[in-house]
Amino acid sequence: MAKKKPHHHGNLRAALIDAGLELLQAGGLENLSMRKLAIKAGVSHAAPAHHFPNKAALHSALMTAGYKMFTASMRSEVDLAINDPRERILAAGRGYLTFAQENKGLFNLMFGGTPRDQDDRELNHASEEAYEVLREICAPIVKGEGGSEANELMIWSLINGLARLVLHSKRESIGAEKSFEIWRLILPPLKFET
Amino acid sequence: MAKKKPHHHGNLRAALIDAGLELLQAGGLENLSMRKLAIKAGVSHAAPAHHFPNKAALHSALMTAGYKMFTASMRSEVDLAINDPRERILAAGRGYLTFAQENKGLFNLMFGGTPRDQDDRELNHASEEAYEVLREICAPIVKGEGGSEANELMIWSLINGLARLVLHSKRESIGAEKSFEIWRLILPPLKFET
DNA sequence: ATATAGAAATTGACACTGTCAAGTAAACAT
DNA sequence: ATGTTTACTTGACAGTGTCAATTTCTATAT
Repeated sequence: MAKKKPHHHGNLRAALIDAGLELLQAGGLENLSMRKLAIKAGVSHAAPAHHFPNKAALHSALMTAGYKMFTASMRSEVDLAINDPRERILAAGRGYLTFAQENKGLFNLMFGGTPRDQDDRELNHASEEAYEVLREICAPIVKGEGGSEANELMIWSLINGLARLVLHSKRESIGAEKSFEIWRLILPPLKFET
Repeated sequence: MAKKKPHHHGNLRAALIDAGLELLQAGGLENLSMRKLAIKAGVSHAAPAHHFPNKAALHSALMTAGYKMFTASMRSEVDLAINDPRERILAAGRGYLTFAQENKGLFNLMFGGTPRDQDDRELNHASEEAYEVLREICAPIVKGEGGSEANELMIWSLINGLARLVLHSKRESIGAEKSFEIWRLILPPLKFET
């Protein structure tokens, strides 16, 4: 039942997504076009339309791929951290910043205001898994007036805002290490449950 | 020496910027095009090119206009607030969120990762004025390891991240009042100089 | 194996985009 | 008034997303 060799490619859809990621990496959102995608994959200009009914669907697929990388980046840092609540939060932030800096174009697609298909199940699932990491690292924080959700929103806003700031920063002068240091400095004191 | 009546319009450049703001408001970045701009202003399709050498320059001009509105929005809220350091920070955040929610498209242009001309003096000045508001409201916060800059980056990241989150939120369900409440909840405790 | 139905990809077209080159009309300086 | 500079128009070009019609391949049924 599994698809074998559709036509030209072994698996065109996957190849198109890879090509899309490369285009984003090379020149940001502006550089991403259906037709370049097709050329890069060695197919005709209208071939992608069969796998992605429109450009928004392509965006959705790329965001989905992005969220998976994003989640993996945070998890790998968290797993490396010592078993201290604050250190785990700092580590997740490092993963966050690393992903943003190594995948600028993709990050901008994911969080830059590109309208998002709220009905894409794969995308919703992938982004939910990213949020799950956030939930885990925030779990030990003492709940205040806003409950655990306020803690999560606080951490999320902080790290997302910082990542934006770092990418946005003039002359791209802020390197990875420098950004980690800023992150450590701006993460406010937190109270953890014993 | 002042320009009088260039050709058709009294002041086409201003009219084009207004038209651009309307297009952004109506349909976001995707809806913004040089040619629609021209049509809206009642001139030929290549007329805008004389005022904005390319689309990036138009973006720059719109961002500049955006920063002015943005600064005004924060200032008006801060001026309304009672003379308490924390209240002033909360007020600035309300101004920030209000601007973001009332000018979604423009906000995305300003902070969504659109490449920015670092040499546009007007733009740099306008954004510097916005940052000045931030500096003022953060001044009373006790300086920690990172000095006043860390405080500013912290507040900036928090409010920018929250604004992103609010705009990004599914189904646009978060209203202004609700977002203010979240802002109040996630702003961490701060120590102020006496 | 052969025929046939369905999926996958191609070709060609369309309207729309940003940008450029050349021409025209208005405003200004002299 | 005359010439120059600025503001705008016209026309063209390549590139874009998308659609309809067609061809080519694959899988299944007979």
